[in-house]
Amino acid sequence: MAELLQGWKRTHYCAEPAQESVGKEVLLMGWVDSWRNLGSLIFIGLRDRTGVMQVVFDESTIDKKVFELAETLRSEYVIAVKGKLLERTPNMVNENMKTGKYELVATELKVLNESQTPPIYITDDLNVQEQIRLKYRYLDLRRPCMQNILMLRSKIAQIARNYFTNNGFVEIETPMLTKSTPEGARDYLVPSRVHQGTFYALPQSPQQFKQLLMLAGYDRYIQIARCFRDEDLRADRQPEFTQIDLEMSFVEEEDVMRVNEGFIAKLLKDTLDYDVQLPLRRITWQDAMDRYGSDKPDTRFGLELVNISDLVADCGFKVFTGALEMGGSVRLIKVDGGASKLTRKEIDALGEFVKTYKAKGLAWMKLNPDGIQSPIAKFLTEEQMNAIIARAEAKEGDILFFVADKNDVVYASLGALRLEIAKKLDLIDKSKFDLLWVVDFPLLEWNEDENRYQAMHHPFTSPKDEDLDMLETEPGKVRAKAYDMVMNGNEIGGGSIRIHSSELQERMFKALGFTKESAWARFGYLLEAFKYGTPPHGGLAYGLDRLVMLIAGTNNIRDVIAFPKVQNASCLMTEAPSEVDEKQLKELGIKIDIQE
RNA sequence: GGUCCGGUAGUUCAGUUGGUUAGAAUGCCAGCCUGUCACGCUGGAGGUCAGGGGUUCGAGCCCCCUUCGGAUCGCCA
Repeated sequence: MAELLQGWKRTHYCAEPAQESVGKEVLLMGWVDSWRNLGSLIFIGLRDRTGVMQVVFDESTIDKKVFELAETLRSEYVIAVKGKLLERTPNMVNENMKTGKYELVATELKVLNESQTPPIYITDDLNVQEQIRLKYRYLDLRRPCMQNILMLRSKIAQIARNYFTNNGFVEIETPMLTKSTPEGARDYLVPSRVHQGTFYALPQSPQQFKQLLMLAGYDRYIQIARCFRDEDLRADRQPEFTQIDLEMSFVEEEDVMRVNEGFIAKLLKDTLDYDVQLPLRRITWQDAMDRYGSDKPDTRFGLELVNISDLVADCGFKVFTGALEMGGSVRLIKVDGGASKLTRKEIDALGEFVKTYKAKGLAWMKLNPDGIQSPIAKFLTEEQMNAIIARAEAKEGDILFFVADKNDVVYASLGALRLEIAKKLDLIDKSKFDLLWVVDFPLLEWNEDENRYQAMHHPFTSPKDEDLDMLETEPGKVRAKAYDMVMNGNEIGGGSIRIHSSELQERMFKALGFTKESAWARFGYLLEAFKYGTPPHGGLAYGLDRLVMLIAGTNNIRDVIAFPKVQNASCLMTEAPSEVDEKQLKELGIKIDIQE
């Protein structure tokens, strides 16, 4: 039965006692990690978040009742043990344990609580379906590796707070219950009881509030902010996630980037003792797309895209010329020595792989010692082939992969293919942290479905000064004062300089197809506010979860969140979301009408 | 919304061409054991083969539907 503490005080964490405690009385509390009953000698591994200490109950020296109680101990019982810390004799030392030189010889024991046999083992080398781990998340979180990740996450948040507040940033909380935003992701809605039929939205980000804080004169703001987006999940995407969100006044792009380079360097130094070379490299969005087929390129390896559109404009291959006729392009990537490394079967599999990204196929060309082997060779003149090989800087033994299509398909499929091949051929140096800025994003992108431009970043992003004139005439060519920080092919943070003039903001809304009335209906408070002296400002937000993932070295976002959701956005432990009482619905004026 | 993968003791898995009473390891329970640390030895309990339907003399295995979980495309200003 559960015993009470009755004045017992813990003197140390389990893995804390060391040389200076030898011979002294120590009182530890924790969970029974392991138990080995040898008859008249019982060993207990006692665990807390610091580690495990071996506790010994020796029948020959201990009170009989204490020993009998020790015999009842089982996995995950919560106990308090009083005893004397001893240094083990050399032949008894366990080299595999942090505390393997010591053990606690127990004199007294309290069973603070018993435990049912746990459904999963509390151990790092666990091989259990994630679905079971998530159902019993509180047990899963007892595992040392999970505890280390959550403690790392805490440390990262701490470093962020310290760094930014030391640089003059003020931490301010913004509302969780706020206004639905029309652009962007689907909102999570919260019904209002007081105003039946109306809804709050949970914030997709504190974007508008932090801009208003600049207007309010706080000059530098930071918040570790929870954000919500009701979109489908991925391995690196949860509906509820955390941003390190910041904003600065009286700044330009350079100022924001400089402060944030300092942060990321400090973060990697303090967590992994990794030295980041500053300033970070920069690449324009257009270059990133042309060279890597991605706006978040992993530049730890080559396999860059090469545009050969001009070389094949007159060739006899309809797939190539057809792509060019619809305004697309033909591009390739070259795999050094790939002709022998990749089998025909693997090449076919890569062909299937690119179809995921809407590519119609994957043409290839092997530069074998006995000549060129390629299904498309018959469509190309020798001159054209030589020009392609020269452009690609290919040599004997290499293989070239071609995709011809609309540009976005070419970028997406070759960008993904490059990562796939790098993974397959193990070309990525995992000891490196590859950091860079992607800058000069397009301000707008064309939305096929809605037949209008939409903001690539968000509608408050400022156009580049030199592109302002094109906002009405050639909106698709306008670049933004936007920047993303990319680490190892992951967007870890993104931001921009914002529009601070209400005239420009109105031009922007017009470019996005809002009427003056619809813009005011949705953002009226913001447009109104901008009339009262808005300083030039800009900022950035990091995805904390992804940062922790990368620093912890996991590729599953659920591993860095204490209580995550699964793919259908439900929680296996609490079984949320769930139905609510009729009474609750009535109070809110809500009727359920589920469409089949 | 689409595509692909998976669900068999508490857990991880095996299960032959569709054929008797569904196995192993580990965990759990009991007994023995004074130096274990993956303790050891002996014995025991433990199964809605995810659920439903179909084919068949016979289904864990074949077919269909449902459900749960994962990866991914769309989506994610």
